[in-house]
Amino acid sequence: MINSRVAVAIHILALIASKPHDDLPSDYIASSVNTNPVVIRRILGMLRKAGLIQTQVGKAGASLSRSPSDITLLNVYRAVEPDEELFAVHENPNPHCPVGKRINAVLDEAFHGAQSALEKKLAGQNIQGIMDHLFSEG
Amino acid sequence: MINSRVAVAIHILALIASKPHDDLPSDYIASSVNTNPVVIRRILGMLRKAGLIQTQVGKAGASLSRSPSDITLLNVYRAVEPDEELFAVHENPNPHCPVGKRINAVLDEAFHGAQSALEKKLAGQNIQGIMDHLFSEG
DNA sequence: CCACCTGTAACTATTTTAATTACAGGTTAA
DNA sequence: TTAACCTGTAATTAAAATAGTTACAGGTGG
Repeated sequence: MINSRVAVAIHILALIASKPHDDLPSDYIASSVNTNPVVIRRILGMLRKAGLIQTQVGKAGASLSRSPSDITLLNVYRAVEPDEELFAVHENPNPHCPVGKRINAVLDEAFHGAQSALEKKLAGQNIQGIMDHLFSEG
Repeated sequence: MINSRVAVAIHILALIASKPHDDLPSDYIASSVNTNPVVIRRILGMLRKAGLIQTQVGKAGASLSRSPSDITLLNVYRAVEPDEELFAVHENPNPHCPVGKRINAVLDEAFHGAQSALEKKLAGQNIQGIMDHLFSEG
């Protein structure tokens, strides 16, 4: 299962986008997410390093670096997920076995298409879309 | 990252399919995968419970329950991956926060499409296709 | 100056994964 | 019928990932 950092990061960005004129301290965000403020600050740090938000040392409040509709879920996913590859592959299969010799290349190709499909779907959604769903009646 | 059981399971099934007339002991498979025989037997057990293969206690050799072209990578994935949900979601976000209150429902929906796209791609590939790639020249 | 905040290191607990040892008991052939 | 070989599975270990927590140096601003 993919870690919950992606979910938390989307939650954080939706919060920031929904209160663009408030300076939300990490404690406030943490109480909405229901976790520890340090967990929030860590994820804020990853989002900052990915260029999605801006923060100021010593001062509450993060702001989005670009419009909510220009921050895709793939951007968020990549910001908080260090692995490039979604599927792990076993290391050093037996090079003297006809299957072992080539399995990794074949698996890489097989998994690549699936991963791309996933990422394409994530790229097709953005924080504005999340906001629209959050605040639509129903 | 998704665990390597999926990769190993595909490797195992490709081996079995490529030697349909041999009874491969778990030691042999393990030496191709480069791991411990018990790891192989555990995964064989999951594949058996999923109905993809048949084995016999005390006797080497697993056989596919159906044609390699009828065993999809999604079948394999589901056999060795207990989690239904691909993306973890943080538990108990604050119900008193307008964002926290609805974020999980919105995230579930957002992630669902991505997961479905991934699974569709896995469902579109099968063990025969893996074999074709393994044994094509190039 | 003081209350408040961030960034980050460090530590802990929990969970997952994989490797490994061990063994009960089935299978087969000499 | 025995010996070699095998499976299924429990139990243990080790390593890695994840998340929660404490602590604190140092920035910010009234």
